[in-house]
Amino acid sequence: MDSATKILDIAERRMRQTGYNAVSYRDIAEEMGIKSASLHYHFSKKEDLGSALMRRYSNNFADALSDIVSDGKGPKQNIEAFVSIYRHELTQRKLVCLGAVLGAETAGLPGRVSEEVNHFFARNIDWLKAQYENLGVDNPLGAAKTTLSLLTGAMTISAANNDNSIFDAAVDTIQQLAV
Amino acid sequence: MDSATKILDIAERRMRQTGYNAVSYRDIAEEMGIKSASLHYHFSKKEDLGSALMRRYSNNFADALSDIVSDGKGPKQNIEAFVSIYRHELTQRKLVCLGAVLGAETAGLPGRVSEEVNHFFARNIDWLKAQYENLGVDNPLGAAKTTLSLLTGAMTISAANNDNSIFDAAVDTIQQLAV
DNA sequence: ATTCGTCTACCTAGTGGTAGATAGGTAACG
DNA sequence: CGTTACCTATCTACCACTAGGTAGACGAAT
Repeated sequence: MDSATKILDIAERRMRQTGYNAVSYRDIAEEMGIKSASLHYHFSKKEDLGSALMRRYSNNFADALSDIVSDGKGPKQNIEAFVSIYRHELTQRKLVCLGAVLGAETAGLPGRVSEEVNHFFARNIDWLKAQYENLGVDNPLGAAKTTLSLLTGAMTISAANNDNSIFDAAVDTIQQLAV
Repeated sequence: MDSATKILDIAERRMRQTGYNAVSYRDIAEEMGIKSASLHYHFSKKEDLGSALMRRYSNNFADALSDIVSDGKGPKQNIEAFVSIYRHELTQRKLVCLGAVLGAETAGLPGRVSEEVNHFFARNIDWLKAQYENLGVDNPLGAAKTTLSLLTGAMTISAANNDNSIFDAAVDTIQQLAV
């Protein structure tokens, strides 16, 4: 695997656990087995690393959502598949969504990083809105915003308190939104 | 006002904007007009400051919730008052809940700080559960977890995207939980 | 006289970031 | 083929700066 990808993988895992500012070039370099100076060859500033990371995350997510739609199983199943992505990350990998973590730090992030976070949320809401429209619910945009808020908050609290029942409760409510 | 309180006030506002690790003793001292070394007289370690801050926040919150119950207006109004606290902070002060911000960074926080965050969430869920029990809903604990998740996530996304409509959508859903 | 709150002055350990050397690989040129 | 030139990815060594934290002096208030 190429170095840039390895760097992003390590940075992603660490930032999803501790946030942007708690992760240093030296931490990442040490885990890779290279020197921190070498990281600057791939990402010359930390802001470059942060925005590349958030953009990759956002794009990967968008690809996964496209795949879900391609499966052609209908909006209700699409939303369930969306939820399953988050559930898998939380329960299997014990990782919170990168958007949720960086979103909480927004005002302390370099500009290009917070822009990517913003974009990530907007894309997710758009996709969810389309699903709720296809479902024919009363207020598709509201349902989309509610769904993303629920997942974002539930992941944060579940991870902080090491208690997945909070995530489960959130999922129950999401299922009731799709009547 | 005494210095310890001033320090906590400044630290609270800054940490609610940027998270724990982005706030330094020097930042706080500069805003107070004293030297950073003097801060150590009041909070000898940053972990002490962090845990004292989260504890104060948690206690203030608990007091506010007691006051709400004392007003004796019934569970539905109590939950609305709970939501109003968050709404006021977000729309008037443009600040996210301290628990939400620190919760996202948990794994990168000193132990005593993350314990306080954990406790904060637990207390809120307890209080909400009691309200939903009094309301006679099907699953009071689930409704409590859902409500806190919604508010936590909605504040995070609203602040990150500077769009309070996400918070509003979350509040609509909370009102539907109390049937 | 003592306590309180702040100061000066300093420390150690890190931070992101830079400059320049070095190794290996690739590819074009004569 | 051998040489020259370039490119990639890393290294060593360093920089200026910031982090949290400490020791001890000092003036003001009790």
